[in-house]
Amino acid sequence: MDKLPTIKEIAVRLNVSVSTVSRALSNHPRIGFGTKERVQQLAKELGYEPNTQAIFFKQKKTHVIGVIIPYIREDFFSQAISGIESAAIEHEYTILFGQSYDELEREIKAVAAMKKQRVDGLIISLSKETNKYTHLEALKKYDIPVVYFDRVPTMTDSHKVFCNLYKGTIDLVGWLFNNGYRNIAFINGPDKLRASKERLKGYIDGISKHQLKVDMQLVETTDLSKEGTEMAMKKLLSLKKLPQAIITFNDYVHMDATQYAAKNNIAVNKHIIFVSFANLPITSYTAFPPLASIEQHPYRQGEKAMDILMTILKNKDTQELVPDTYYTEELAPSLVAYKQPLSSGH
Amino acid sequence: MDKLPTIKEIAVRLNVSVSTVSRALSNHPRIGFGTKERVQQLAKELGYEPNTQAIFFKQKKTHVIGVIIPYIREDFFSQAISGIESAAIEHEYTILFGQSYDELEREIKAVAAMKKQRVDGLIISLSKETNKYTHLEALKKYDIPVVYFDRVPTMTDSHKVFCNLYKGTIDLVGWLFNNGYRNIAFINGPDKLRASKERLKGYIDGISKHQLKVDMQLVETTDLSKEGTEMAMKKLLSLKKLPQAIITFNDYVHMDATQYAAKNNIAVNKHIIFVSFANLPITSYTAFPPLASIEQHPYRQGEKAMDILMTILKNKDTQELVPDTYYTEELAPSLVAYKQPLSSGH
DNA sequence: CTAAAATGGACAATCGGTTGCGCAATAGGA
DNA sequence: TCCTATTGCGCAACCGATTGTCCATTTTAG
Repeated sequence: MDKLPTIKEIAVRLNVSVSTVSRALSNHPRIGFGTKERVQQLAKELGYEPNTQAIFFKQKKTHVIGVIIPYIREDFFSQAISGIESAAIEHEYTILFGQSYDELEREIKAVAAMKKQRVDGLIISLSKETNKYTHLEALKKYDIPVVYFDRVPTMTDSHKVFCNLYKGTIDLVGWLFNNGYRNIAFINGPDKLRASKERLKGYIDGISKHQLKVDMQLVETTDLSKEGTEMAMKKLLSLKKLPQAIITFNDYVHMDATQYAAKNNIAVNKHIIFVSFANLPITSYTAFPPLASIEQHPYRQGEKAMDILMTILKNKDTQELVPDTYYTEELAPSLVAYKQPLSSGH
Repeated sequence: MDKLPTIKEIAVRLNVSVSTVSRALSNHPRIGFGTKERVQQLAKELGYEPNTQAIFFKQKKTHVIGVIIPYIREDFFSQAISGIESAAIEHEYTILFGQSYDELEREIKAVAAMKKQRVDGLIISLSKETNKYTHLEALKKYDIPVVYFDRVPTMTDSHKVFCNLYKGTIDLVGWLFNNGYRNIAFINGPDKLRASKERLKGYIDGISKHQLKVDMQLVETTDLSKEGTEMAMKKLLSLKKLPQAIITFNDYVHMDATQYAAKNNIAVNKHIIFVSFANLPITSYTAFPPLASIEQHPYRQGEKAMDILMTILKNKDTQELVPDTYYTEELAPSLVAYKQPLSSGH
């Protein structure tokens, strides 16, 4: 239970003042060579490490970044956290972690906790329920910058990182088209999610682009629950003309959808083929992996979000009057095809 | 960009001293009723919140707990984190998060970073490579308590939480026996993991318990990589007498093993049935879910680890001479059977 | 009516560093 | 030799709260 050595300890032993020790350790030019030597030598011997708490306290900074995500359990988010973490370590920042469990109320509480802890900044992926932003705008008052990722808000005066799913969806439709599929259905997510809106726009534009007719009967939505997805599938499977391909909102929806299809005697990926978003590594082990998937680069989104936050914080330090610029980073998604689908026989 | 109100701010406005404000806010008996009223009123108006950084700094505490795990991406660990997080929130502690990626070197670095940040305590699940504990024992010097979970060290002078896999494995063997299986193989993990040793002991004792002969040809090990598992499977499938059932080290091994088996024309869960450890929710979506699994309660392990840490920290506060007692919490695993296996026809 | 006790607050030290300012002592220039 | 730089270092304030000690009233008891 050794006491951790402090600057004072060193000062006393060397019979100099604490300020001298402080400056000697930071190589201040006004400190004589001999003194510097002795101080640094003793510091090493004692295994001195500056108390970052004390320093940050004086600097009125915590060097802690809050991160709020819906579910750590989702592979997408755990990868994002990894990205954030690695960028954070690089910048010597620390992560304060919280989950919203996709509930607005929990998100509000988490944000309040972060505020209380006086985080230097916040990175957040919004909950499914989030429809107002007062709890987040409140942070502006306290000068805590917020960077959104993936589940970003609609307002333009915010920093954000996301994957351009509009383009991704067009790619997915194009890939299906090129492989001979025409009657393409789509199970989308909740309407109010930006991600849903983008996908829908991409779907419509993608379909149109290939001179196909957009049939809204082929578009269903799910609240992302198993039941919601099954309802959507039920409707699609009851259409007079069965879809040849189904695009699902993400891999979780994909898994529920394919499981439901299989139960209802559909030859998954033969009779109807399935493609998806997210590209979870786990899907390769599933009974019915998607034949193509749009990779949304969660790790890079996390990294990027942290980079943006670091830039903002640095600008604040240098006292450059931060112009009201808002950083927006739009990552290009990439299509990953797992297997050539049967180009005929469907 | 309002300045956050401080105690001093309130003091100045009310023309009293900061100490009076401090005591008024904490309801100190020596402060007069009128003064208390005025102080608390103004504090509310200004939206005053105590600066926890400052308080913790004075208390020489950070209220931050370090958590180091191999991979956040593994469902087991992300669930554990959730458990830790919820317990942490309850106790008003904050989580500083790091991954070892199952490498000793990274683990050492992460521990050093935690030490530098002066965490109040550390919760860790050891990396696969960890064979020495000097980096962790170093924390004792600085009076930072360490609680291990799941991947716990062999030494007895440590606090730990884990699932009794010895018993779990016996249960699993018993379940197989009761369902008519006799020729039971086992793909174990790396020898040096405590978890492997326990499972092996459980396997041997479980087999013996039912008057079966232990045949070490039926026991293989994997380094947990896909390749390692495939090697193990290859050996098992080349035995003259094919096993009727295979117990795998965890669900990831299970998935690789069943995939390999399927590729080699084994009717998974018919010809050979598979049972496993971990009970990942995702397995229900896989092509070949295990027919039974030992749930290791990651969430509860995390929660429990945090509880133990809180107890230790509380004891330190109350200055009770901490007797050299080491908390060990052994959780009982539970067997989850998904489907009745075919009791004949294999 | 006076001495003692209770009441209500102010002062100042402290946690571990950082940093502006001032003061000697030495060095250099005229 | 005297005056001014320069060098080297100490003093003290500060970040935001907590807390022991002390002082000045007021109240109470004898």
